Amino acid sequence: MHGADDRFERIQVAPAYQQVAEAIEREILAGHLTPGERLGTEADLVRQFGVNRSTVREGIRLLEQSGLIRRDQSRRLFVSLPRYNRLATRMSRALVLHQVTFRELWEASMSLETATVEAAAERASPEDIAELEDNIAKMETAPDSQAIAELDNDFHAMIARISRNRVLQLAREPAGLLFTPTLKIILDEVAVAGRRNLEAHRKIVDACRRHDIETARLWMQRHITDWRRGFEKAGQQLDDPVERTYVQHMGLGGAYR
Amino acid sequence: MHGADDRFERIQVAPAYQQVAEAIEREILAGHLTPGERLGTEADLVRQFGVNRSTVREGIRLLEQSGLIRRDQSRRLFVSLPRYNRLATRMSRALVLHQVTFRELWEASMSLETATVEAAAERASPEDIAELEDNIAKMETAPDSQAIAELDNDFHAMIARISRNRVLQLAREPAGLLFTPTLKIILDEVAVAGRRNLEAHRKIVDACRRHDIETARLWMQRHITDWRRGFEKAGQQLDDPVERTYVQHMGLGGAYR
DNA sequence: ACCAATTTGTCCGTATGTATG
DNA sequence: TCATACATACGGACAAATTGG
Repeated sequence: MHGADDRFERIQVAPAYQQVAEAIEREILAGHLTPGERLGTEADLVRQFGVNRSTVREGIRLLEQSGLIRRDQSRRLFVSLPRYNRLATRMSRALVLHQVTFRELWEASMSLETATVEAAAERASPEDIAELEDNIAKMETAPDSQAIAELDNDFHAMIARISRNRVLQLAREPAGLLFTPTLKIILDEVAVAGRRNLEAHRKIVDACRRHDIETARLWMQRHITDWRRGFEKAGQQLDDPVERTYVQHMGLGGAYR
Repeated sequence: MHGADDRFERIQVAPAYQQVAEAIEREILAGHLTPGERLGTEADLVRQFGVNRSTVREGIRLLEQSGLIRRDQSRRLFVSLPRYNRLATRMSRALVLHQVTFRELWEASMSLETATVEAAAERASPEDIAELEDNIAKMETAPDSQAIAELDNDFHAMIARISRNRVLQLAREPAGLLFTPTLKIILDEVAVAGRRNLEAHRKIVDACRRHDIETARLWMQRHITDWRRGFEKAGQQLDDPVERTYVQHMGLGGAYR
C-alpha cells in the first residue's frame, strides 16, 4: 500500500520489436518508402535501429504478415502493397471464428453484390464483357461442382473488378469466399441449381453489355435469392454459423507467402 | 541453359518460422485450440516443434500480428478472436496505399450504410435507441469539429452493431474510418454541415425507433449525399485519392497492441 | 561456368526485467 | 519477502542460398 494517490500513470514501453515494426510502417504510410522499393538488409536495419538482429527479424515478421513488406525470390525485403485476396482471406477467417451465420452472410451479400453489379453495369467495357462470357463458357463445360463453384466465385470477383470500385471490391470479397463451398454443396444436392446459376450469370452479362443497370440489379437479386433457396433445399440451416470446415477447406495457401 | 524443358517445379521448403505459424493457425481454425485457451510457453513450443526459441518467436509474431493469438498482462500466450477494429484499420491503410478515390469511398458507403441502417431499423431495441440518443446528445454539446467527427463515426458504428449483422459491420468499417477526417474538414469549412448532420442523425434514430425502414434508408441516403455536397463545398475533389495524411492522422495505436 | 562476398535461416548460450505464488 | 518461471533482448556462430564479378 501507499500513503498517497498515484500521481503518475505507469510508463508503457513498447517492446523493441514492435517499435521496429512501427517505425518502418510509419515510413511507408508517410510515403518515404514506396511500394517496390528495397528495404535494407537485416544488417542495415540492425545498424540503424541499434538492436539485435533477432529483434529486427521479429519486427519484420509483423510487417511481413500485414503485407506491407514482402521478400522477393532472393528473399530480400521490399515494400509492398497489401494484396486484396490476403486481406479478404484474413477477414473470412475472422468471420468464421466469430461464428457469423449464413443469414448474415446472405443479407450482406445481397447488398454488396447488387451495389457492385450496378456499378459494373454502368462501366463495363467490351473487353470486360468478353471476359465474363469466357467465364460463362468455361462454366458450361465445367467437369464437376467444385469447378463450377470456383468459376462462380471468379465471376463475382470479375464483376467487382469491373465495378472499378476497389472499396466495394474489397468489401464483398470475404463474404464471397465463404459462399463458394456452400455453392458446391447446393450444386450437388439441388438438380436445377446449376441451370439457374448459369441463366442468372447470362442475364447479368447481357444487362452489363447494354449498361442496363436496373436489369443487372434485378438478376443479381434473383441470383442471390436463388442461392438462399438452394441452400435451404439442400437441407442447410440459414441461422447456423458458418462452419470451420469451410475455412479449413480454403487452406492456408497465400497466408504466409 | 539446359537441353530439355523443365520437368519439375522447384520444391518449396517453407521456412521453419512459417511452418510454426501455420501449424498453430491450423489448430485454431480446426477448433482444437479455442479462443481464450492458453497456448504453451515458448519453451513448450520449442520442445514440441523441435526448433530454436528464436524460430518459435518469429512464428509467434506472425500470429500475433494477425490477431489470432495475444498476450495477457503477464505476457503469456493465449488464443484470441481477431478484433474487428484491427482488421478494419488494416483495410483502411490498404485502401489508402492503393490510392482509392473519395468517389469510390462515397459510392461504397452509400450502399453499405443504407443496407446497414435498414437492418438496424428492423432490429433496434429500446436500449439501442437510448444509446443512439446519448450519442446525439453528446454531439449537440461537442466542443469542436474533431469531437463531432469522432461522434459521427461512433454513431455509424453503433448503427452497424445494431444491424446485428457482423458481415456488414466489418464491411462498412474501413470506409467509415476514412470518412472521419474529411468530416472534420467539412465541419470547419461549411457552416450548415453540423446542423444538417445532426438533423439526419435525429431522423435516422426516429425512424429506427418506429422500425420505419423506408424512412431510415431515405435519411441515410440524404446523410451520405450531404457528406458529398459538403466535401465539394469545402473545395475537395471527389476523384482525388484518399491522402496518406489521413491515415497518418489515425496513428498506429491498436495496430500492434 | 566457377568463385568470393553477401545475406538469410537457424541455432546456442546468456543476461535482465517482470509477473506469479 | 523471496524464489521461480517466463518473456525480452543480446552476442556470436554456421550452413545454405543468392549475388555479382
